[in-house]
Amino acid sequence: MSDVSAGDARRPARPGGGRRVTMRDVADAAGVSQPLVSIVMRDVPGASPESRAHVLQVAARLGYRRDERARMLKQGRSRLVGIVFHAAQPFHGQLIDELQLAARAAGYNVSLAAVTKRRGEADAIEALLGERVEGLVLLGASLDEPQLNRIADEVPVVTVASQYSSERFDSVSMDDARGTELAVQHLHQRGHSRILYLGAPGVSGDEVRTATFLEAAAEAGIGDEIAIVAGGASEAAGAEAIADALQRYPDTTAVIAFNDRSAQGVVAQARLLGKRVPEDLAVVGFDNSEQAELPYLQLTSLAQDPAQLASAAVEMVVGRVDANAEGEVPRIGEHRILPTELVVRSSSGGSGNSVERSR
Amino acid sequence: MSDVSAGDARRPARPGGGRRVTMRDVADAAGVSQPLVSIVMRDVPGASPESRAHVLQVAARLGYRRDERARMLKQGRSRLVGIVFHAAQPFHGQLIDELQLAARAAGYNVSLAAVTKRRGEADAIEALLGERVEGLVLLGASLDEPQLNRIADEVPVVTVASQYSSERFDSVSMDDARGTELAVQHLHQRGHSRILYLGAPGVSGDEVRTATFLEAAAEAGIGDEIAIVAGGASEAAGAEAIADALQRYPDTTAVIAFNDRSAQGVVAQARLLGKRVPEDLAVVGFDNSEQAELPYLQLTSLAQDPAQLASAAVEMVVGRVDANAEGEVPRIGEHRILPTELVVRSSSGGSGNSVERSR
DNA sequence: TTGAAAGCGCTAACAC
DNA sequence: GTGTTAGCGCTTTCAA
Repeated sequence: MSDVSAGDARRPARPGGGRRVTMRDVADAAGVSQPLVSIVMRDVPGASPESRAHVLQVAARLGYRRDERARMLKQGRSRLVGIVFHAAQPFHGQLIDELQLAARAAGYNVSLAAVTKRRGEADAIEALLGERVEGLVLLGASLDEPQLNRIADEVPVVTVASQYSSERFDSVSMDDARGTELAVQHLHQRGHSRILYLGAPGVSGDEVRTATFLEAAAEAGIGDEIAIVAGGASEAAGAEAIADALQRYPDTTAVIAFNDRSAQGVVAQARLLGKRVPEDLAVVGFDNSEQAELPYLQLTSLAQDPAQLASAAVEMVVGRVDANAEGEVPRIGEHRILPTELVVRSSSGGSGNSVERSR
Repeated sequence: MSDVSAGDARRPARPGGGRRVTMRDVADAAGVSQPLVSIVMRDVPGASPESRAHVLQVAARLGYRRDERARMLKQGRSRLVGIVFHAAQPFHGQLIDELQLAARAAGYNVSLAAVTKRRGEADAIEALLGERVEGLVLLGASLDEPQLNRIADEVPVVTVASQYSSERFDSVSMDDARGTELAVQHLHQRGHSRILYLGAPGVSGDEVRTATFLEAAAEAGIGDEIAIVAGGASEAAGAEAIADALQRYPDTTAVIAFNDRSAQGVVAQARLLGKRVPEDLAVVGFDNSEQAELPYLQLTSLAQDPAQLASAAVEMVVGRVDANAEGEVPRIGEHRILPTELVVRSSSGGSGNSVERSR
């Protein structure tokens, strides 16, 4: 079919759709050349004030909006950082907020891809690569190192809050070892010796925390009073695990949970079983997320500052992107570990808020 | 084999960056024309098995990946549905999962934009429009109707879980009125008359629920025993509000909370104050989110099926997109209300799980 | 200050 | 079956 008179549409009326307005349309309507419209729209010097005003007015009247895809295509680069996050993790929401800010400050935009129950990490990454992101920030990555290495061949990668030691990509995470140490010391100082570590086997960070837990306990001289149980990284997992653990280790007086979510499960379940927190059971979590501050939780937690994680991640990934752009030799993987603080709240017996620093 | 650039052929010659491989590169390396590569990569008929195999092999060796932006540009459409979500709302995570699935089934991809503390809805929408999404699904939208109307002039819009009655865009939401009615009836049947509605002023859905709450209570003959307090849509807001409300209305025996998050705050705070749930205080929430199922909550809740919301939303937005594509006359806004179920769990005294249907 | 021409990476129409 | 040509909407030379 040859739609003959389609080109005659001087003013494309688009009641909710139809053909979009292009620079060509604006140029024609304003009686100037199309590149001049480009100059005006990009707000760069090269157009007289009169033209500028006129073009802007016409553009507004026509409802013109720049096509980012075309712009990226022509520019040869996207200035886009891809972010892979887990839709079910509220903490990732905080990270996204910070990452967007940091990226914008570095002159980049972000493109998001969510990992959900039915959409894996590899899939999300593929989608972003197809959009030609120039770098990738992976939140809570769980792919193995060889897989990530392969991706890092295409585009700079930095993982956040996961532990890797690859030479081909970077990572930022909190100081899990020091954090665990702080937690144990804190509880020990408050008289606890029957401490339980409620881990999340298979989740990144758990191995280090488990190992350090054992060391720190041994160092405190309570190595044979502690226990380790397998839980998970969710409220439900924490609740289930603690219910079980309190039967196996009924004289437990303190719990270090894998994250704030599982800690919340621990607190709720413990209370349901008639235990008071912290009098009967002291609880410490990881992340110092927003929920740690909930009035009925007041959870002592190891702070993982989202702003710091985000700015480090952006700095590293953008650094690699820029280095590539200038043809520099690829550096080796950098695995940055950020200092942790123990934020003491009432769930471990603290009164009000005090903060102890790690290093 | 006869590659000009040195280095090992197995790994792509772009150590984490550099110029990307294009179809031109593949074509040259394979000794065929570039459009033929396109035919092969799109997996459409028109190439001999031999060429196909050869091209695929060369593409793999070079690490070729199709540029989606260029493809969209050329095709004149993006087949992209934009999704605006709130990074801090776990329920949106569930919706994203379902939306991605539904969109893919309809032949569309999704592009995400997060609303965060520091990035408003309007901003997120702008970003998606710049990417040339063909339709917009807004989760928990809070812009006013005129603003949304303006956006709906550019692209079909459907809001999810917000109440609007515009003629220019669509919406899907649960049956708030019927849900509230069910909640009141449920509690009344169980002997409660001093029922509290803990609302979230300003959040969409609250008005209808408040009004229906009054009506349903009046109808049940308990109109002067109930109370309404202002809370919010978060755990903290629920906890704060209930602590306050229990002082002002100490003989309250049941609470209907604005959503599961605030209900969780209510339960936790009530327990902290020595109340048992449901014996001393029955609690009902809205959303039937994943947290409603937590073992220590077992929250009775009004189900808002994410899969149903998502498929309705996608159907509506894609319907408009297709209608536009075929130059049909714009229909008037459709505001679909999905049936609600009350899922009874132990927080309201239910034993196990039973389900009562609405309508 | 403005316009003409070229081309980013891809798909679509048509010729061979 | 394969190559040639054209052009999506934009930015970027380079001339005028």
